Amino acid sequence: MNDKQDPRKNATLKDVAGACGLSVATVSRYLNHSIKLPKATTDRIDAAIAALSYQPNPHARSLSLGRSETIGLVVPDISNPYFAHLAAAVERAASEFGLGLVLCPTLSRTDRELDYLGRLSRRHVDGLLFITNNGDDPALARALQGATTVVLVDDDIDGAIAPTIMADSEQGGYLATAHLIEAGHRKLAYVGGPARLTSSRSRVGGFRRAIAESGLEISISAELAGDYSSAHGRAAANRILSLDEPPTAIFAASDEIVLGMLAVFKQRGVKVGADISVVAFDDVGPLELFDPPLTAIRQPVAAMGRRAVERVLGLIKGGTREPETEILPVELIIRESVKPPRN
Amino acid sequence: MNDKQDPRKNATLKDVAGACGLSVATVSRYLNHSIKLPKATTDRIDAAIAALSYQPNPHARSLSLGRSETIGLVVPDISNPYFAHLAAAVERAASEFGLGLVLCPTLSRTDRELDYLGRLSRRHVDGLLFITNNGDDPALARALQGATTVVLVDDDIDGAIAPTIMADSEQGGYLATAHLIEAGHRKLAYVGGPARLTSSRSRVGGFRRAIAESGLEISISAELAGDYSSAHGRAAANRILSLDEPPTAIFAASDEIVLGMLAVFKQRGVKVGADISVVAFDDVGPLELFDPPLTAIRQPVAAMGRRAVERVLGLIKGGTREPETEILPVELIIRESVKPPRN
DNA sequence: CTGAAAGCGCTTACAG
DNA sequence: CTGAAAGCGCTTACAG
Repeated sequence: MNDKQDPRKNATLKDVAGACGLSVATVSRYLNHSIKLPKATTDRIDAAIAALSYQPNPHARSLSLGRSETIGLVVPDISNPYFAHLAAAVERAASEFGLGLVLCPTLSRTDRELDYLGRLSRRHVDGLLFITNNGDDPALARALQGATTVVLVDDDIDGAIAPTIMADSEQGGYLATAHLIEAGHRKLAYVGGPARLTSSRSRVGGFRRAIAESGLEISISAELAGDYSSAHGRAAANRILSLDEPPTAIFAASDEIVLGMLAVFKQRGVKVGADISVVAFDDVGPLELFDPPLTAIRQPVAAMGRRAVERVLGLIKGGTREPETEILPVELIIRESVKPPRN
Repeated sequence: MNDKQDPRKNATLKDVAGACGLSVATVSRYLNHSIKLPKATTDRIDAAIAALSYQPNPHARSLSLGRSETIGLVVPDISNPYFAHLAAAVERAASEFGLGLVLCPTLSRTDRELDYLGRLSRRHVDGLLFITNNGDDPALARALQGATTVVLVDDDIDGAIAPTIMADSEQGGYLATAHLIEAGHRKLAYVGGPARLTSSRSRVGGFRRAIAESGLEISISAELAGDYSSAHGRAAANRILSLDEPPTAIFAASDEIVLGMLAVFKQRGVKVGADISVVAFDDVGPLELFDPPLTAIRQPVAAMGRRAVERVLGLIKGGTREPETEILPVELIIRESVKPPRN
């Protein structure tokens, strides 16, 4: 009855083995499903584990195995709704695959991004899902050279050869703009993110393609690059309203931008829908709760999270590294912010 | 020139020691700042580290030390803006203190919450910051008994004796309601979260106290408990509008609830401010961008995150466990959703 | 002050 | 099939 077990210390594999008269090797193998044991034996082991409330020590396991069954999510800012939703999707997928998730927020600082890459090389995590707004920073591409288990999410990194999961921004821009044109608009504006980001360039690209393919006489009142923030939205709205020939419809490249524009429009008495049509991009905010409910391109957030996890898992399992870019389809969610233009 | 270093493998302490003709003990001590070495020696070590791009293996360190310098954040849902902001605040504080952060999202399922508590006892993480909506589940209080390094955040757990960091919900309810009364409202309603949560009960408590202390003849048209969601907000708004004697002002216990109410009000042509006044609670959404900009009680999210990290760090460092509850002050942010009632 | 050595708790070739 | 033993890469009492 007197096991010299200090109850304050966690039980170890050795304790369990001792308690059921087996070797640690056997118990370890049983726990790792690499052995078949008679029912009587496994019962004994299970009983010992329960009695000692044995919990394997993950650090010992990681050290021995050389991997941690944990991945990191590098993300600019978790309090941004789009990233928060993406993070939630990633976590869901990771936990389905039995992977732990370490949060690595960068505040978009390249030095912190590089730090986390170091964490990977230290084997702290087995792989990294990498979301960055600094894709044009050559330091990033350089640091990524050696890393074999990172997948880029949401945007790519110039000059880096790595598996990438992105939404179809080009198609999103196209769908949004085509929708506007279909509603009868002929004077359009684009308000978008930083021109240095692929995602952003693709959205304008789709915007222009829709216009070109329409074969109609369509004027572009403005193309305002900036960032994906509501501040940019406000500035852009003010600028657009002061144009000599303002557009009758706007495609904005993020929810946040639209929220900013909305504030200005309201303040200046411009009614979205009636006075000016708007399509947003992301569709993570409660866009249906706004006045009017906002039509938007919906990003495939859940699918992106899941695919990113699957891809990184493939890399970890040592597959050949196919640096293929996967583009996931977006969807046009029609609500009430697009109406025919006034005549 | 021929070091038998496989370049694909990470360098170890031993490699570094070998490269500079010292023992691993000395290099380890130097790295852990538990030793003073002549500059010439440290230079040699630093050079070796750089040359081999040595990175300490965190799992070996954790195993040896018995701690991981990592904490976990248990949270219902990271895509909820309030929790996303709280998580961002926690992460900021954690990284300031050199702590890693593991995300532990529960989807409010008690089984997953218990799982993560197991992670703690396995020493996977040194401590846990625990946010739950299941504070009334006795299983949680029971599981918490043994855990010495968890701090409860945002809400408490019935019957659990643990350090707790909360916002002053009672005072928030009071401030919101007093503000409504001051504006001239005499018919009020409360729309809140689950009555089983302390945070929720405190908010109604403050609501009632403000009414009682006003010494005025004030009628409570409705007190609708539910949850903190926009769905509850919609339902509540419909119910309130169909009251024989509807209130002229509402205190709602979360941003989300107000967003739901807003949708209904708009749809039914009720103007917030002019027709009905509203105060929200949380102030994490872009409340200033709504129509009208919403007055709200602001939760001290940043302070909560920081204090939670400081407290858990105190517990980890082995302080005595003082299960004291800390209540952080909230703030009334006045915008435009409260106007005097119509006569 | 410095180093050889034990120990942290696992996993898994290697022998029996 | 099973176990003794080496090894994963650190930290740190314990001796010199």
